[in-house]
Amino acid sequence: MARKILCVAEKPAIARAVATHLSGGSFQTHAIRGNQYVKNYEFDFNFGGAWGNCSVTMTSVVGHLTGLDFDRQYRGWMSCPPGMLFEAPVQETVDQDKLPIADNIRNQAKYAKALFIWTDCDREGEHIGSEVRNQAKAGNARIEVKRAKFSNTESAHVRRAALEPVNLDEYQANAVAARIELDLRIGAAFTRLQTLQLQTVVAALKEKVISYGSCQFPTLGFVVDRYLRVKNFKPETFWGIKVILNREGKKVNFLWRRVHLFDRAVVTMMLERCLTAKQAKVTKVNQKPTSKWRPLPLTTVDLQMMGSRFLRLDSQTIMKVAEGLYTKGFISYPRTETDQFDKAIDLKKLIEKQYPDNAWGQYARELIDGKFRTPRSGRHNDKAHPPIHPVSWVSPNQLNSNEKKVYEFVVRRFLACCSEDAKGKSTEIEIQYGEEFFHANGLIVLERNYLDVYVYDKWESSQQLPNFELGESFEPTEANIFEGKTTAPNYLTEPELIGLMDANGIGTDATMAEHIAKIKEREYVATNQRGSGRTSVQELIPTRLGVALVEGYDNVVTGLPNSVSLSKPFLRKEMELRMLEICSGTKTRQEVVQQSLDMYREVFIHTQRRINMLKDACRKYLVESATS
DNA sequence: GCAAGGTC
Repeated sequence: MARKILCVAEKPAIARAVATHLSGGSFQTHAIRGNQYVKNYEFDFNFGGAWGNCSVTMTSVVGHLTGLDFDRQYRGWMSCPPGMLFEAPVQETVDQDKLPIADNIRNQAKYAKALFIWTDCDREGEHIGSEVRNQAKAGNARIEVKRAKFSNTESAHVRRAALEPVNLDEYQANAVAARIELDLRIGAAFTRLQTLQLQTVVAALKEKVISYGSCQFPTLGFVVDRYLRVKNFKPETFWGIKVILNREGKKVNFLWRRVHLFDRAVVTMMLERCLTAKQAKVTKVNQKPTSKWRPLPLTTVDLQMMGSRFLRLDSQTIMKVAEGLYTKGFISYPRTETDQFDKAIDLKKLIEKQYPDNAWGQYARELIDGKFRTPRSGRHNDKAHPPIHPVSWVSPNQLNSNEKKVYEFVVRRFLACCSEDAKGKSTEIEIQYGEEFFHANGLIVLERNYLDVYVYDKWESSQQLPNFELGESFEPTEANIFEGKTTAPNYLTEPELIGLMDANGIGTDATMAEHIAKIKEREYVATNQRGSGRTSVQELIPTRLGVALVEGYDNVVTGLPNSVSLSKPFLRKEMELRMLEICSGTKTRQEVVQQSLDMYREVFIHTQRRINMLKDACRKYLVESATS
């Protein structure tokens, strides 16, 4: 009898895709008892080498199988002082709703010679792989464990992954295990401490859960930080000089090199010197070709930021829609940090698939007929997934309106990546007038190239400048002082917040939108619509509670050496660096857990000792609110 | 009643 190999993917959609490719399309599908999504697919496949022809059962989990929690006696909020949660025993158990899936793996493993793990090729995937392995080993202690390494579900790529399995990366799995333990202990300890302490302070907080999380709090911190900058903003008046020349029927505006100054008397004096000089002299005539670069290949963070801005969908909606487009096989995996295309990927074939489209099919054809350019490469590569791109064409009438928007964006972005930069000619004229320098700039767009398909970028020709000779002198038509006021920054928008989270390593591409939703749910922040119509944006404003928490924690650590406020992203960043050390083998999981716990425990002790600062902040913002 | 991370 042929040997049996059990294959387990991270999600049902991948199990099905891999089964389709390995079997050539003919396989048997079996439902499993207790879960409507997971299926077992059976077929034969020749793995080559020592394995040869095997009968395969391909199945999946649905994300993580297990969860970590405290031992039962520590789960009640009054069962122990919150600080004990830094040491309380924890246990990993299969989630209640995942029991049938775990059963399925144990049962299937009994008859299998080997287990091939087909989880996503990222850190979490490696940990999910270890969870799968544990179940398989529990069903069959002698089962051999291999891992298929693949980063997309293109047929040839999948088949090669099956023929060249590697081993599970224990380091990466351990890094995730450390992350899970730290998030649980730290999150639960601080959440219980602050909830129990603050609930009694003001009536508004009674019954409320005031959660702390290593990602939620820095996210809140960014919102409050911007809010305070807006609130504390004091407008200042400034003055500048503008010079105008009418020539060849055109009005040229020269801008001051110094832009503006905050002292009116000084500006007046400088203008007088200009006027005294009478003649301005052309000191630079610069004409040079310029270009506007086509965009980089699309990452998740970019999709969320651009999407919020141009498609008017919030980041959670965009991800949900993109997820659906991926599951239906229209676009590639939407969670990726990679902004460079692998050389092996056949971009032209993907472009050809867009020929049937009414809006951009013609553009796709022109690319293939000679305008194709190899995409630029960004600096990120998660080594797991390619940039987001369309994998097949879908007729717009098969999509709902949100799907249409997101799909169109992904396609246009992809075609733009494979296009030539936009080309233009820029002109810069510099003049010296008295002792001051001024300049005027002109732009002529010569070739739009990628701009024709990427309608989200704007690059327009400006008014053409008249001719100037280097060294020539002229008397300006007008020169005078203008006055202005500095304006306050705006409240944070969602795309800006995602950008900050990304830059500071807060959350993953898959969870950033959830953290934002969480701090809204906790009523730490609220949204407000700024402007109306097409130009409106959602802005994030902290509630009184949100401001109180950040101010309270900032006060807790002021004056203490080496302690960083929980509202800042630094602690989380450090945790991330330590996870990387586990991945590279320079630190063990235990070392990292202990070190990180020590760091957070220190902040915890300060917080307990100075809990009044937190309480005072809540009183200050929340009691006043009752009367105002 | 707590976290963040997978996925449905």
